[in-house]
Amino acid sequence: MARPRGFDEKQVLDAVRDQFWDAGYAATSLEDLMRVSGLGKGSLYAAFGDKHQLFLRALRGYTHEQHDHLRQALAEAPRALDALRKILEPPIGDGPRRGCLMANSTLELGNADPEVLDHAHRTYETSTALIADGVARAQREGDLPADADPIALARALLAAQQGLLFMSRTGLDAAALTATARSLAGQLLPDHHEG
Amino acid sequence: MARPRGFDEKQVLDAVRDQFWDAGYAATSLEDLMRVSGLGKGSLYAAFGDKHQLFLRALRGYTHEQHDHLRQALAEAPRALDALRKILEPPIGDGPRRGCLMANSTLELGNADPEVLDHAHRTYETSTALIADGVARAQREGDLPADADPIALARALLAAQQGLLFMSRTGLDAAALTATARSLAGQLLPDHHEG
DNA sequence: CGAGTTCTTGACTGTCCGGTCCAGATTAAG
DNA sequence: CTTAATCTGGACCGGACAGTCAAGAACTCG
Repeated sequence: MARPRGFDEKQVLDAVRDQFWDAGYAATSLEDLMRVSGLGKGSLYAAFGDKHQLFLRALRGYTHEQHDHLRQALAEAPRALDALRKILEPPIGDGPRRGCLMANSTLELGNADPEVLDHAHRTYETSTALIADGVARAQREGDLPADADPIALARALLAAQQGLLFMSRTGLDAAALTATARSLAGQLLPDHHEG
Repeated sequence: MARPRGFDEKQVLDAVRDQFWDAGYAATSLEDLMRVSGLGKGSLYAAFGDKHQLFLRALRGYTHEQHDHLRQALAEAPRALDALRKILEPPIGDGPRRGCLMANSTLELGNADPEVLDHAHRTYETSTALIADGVARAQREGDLPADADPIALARALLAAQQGLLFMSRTGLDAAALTATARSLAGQLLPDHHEG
């Protein structure tokens, strides 16, 4: 009884997310969003609401995916410590260094946008909980000292990961980044053979 | 032979810096800058050039001050380790949590503004060198293991500091922030009594 | 006191942006 | 085929913004 949509919602959200990721929120115009999504203004507004709502949709999708990846890595790792080490792997991709969309957005908008700040807060609480579970498992598996506080260590790992991502954004060369990551991993996740 | 300036350049730059710090670059309008500086558009343009140049001036002043503080802390500390520990103190101020202006600016503009990115790169190279000096001194003073690479540890400390600042921006409560800072400091700057 | 130079103010401009809206296209149901 | 409902694209609008400019104010020097 009506014309069906001519686009795939997930594809559009992915394209939009990449645009926001590359350029930031303020520096992304509606024209940019139309270009990367292939949609007209009317369609975007009818389907997702205004720019801010569209951004939040893309951001929530991003953090959701990140958490899924983390959960999966922890579930698939033969030992939890392996998955924890991945968190501190040097963020050297092939593409441009655009950091973490959630971190970028928090720093750009956090002061003025309570929704983004709240989402950031919840996101990192969830991340902390996931990582803390991994830490606890690694402790049971004898790979981490049993006397450490899993949550404090999880937050330290998160902070270290964000710091690494940030250093990467500043253009630090790959070798230095790798050395830094190794240094952090070596001290936060020391080898600990069951004893 | 001419009318003297009716404003103090440093006061204006400080006010402008605070405005950019609170709201970010894009979210700061010329009207904001006029309000916080008390100057008219013409005066701002005549004295500092356009918005971008003014921003760079404020940013350079900020990083310069940061480095001065770091140098001073290292010079005044009876033991270098004391100054290094300060780097990882939980960033809980009395005012709003606005993080580090340099980090905020890098994440907001780094992708599109080579000048900012370059400045960030140089800034963190300088910070790394200053901290590495402190690490080397702490090693000589017997407060840190002598076999560690000062530069790698310096970068790890910087990354941890930035990570902490970021966690603070997300609204993490003071207790958790303090615990995280303690956890990071405890593992990156372990007690090491001369042996 | 007068003249010349710099500073200051705010009105003005052209551009761009987010958001609205409507007219036409496209589809399914009757 | 008609009809109704939805989708689509782009023209349009009001506002905000960065940047310009010119006229007047303020000060110093002679």
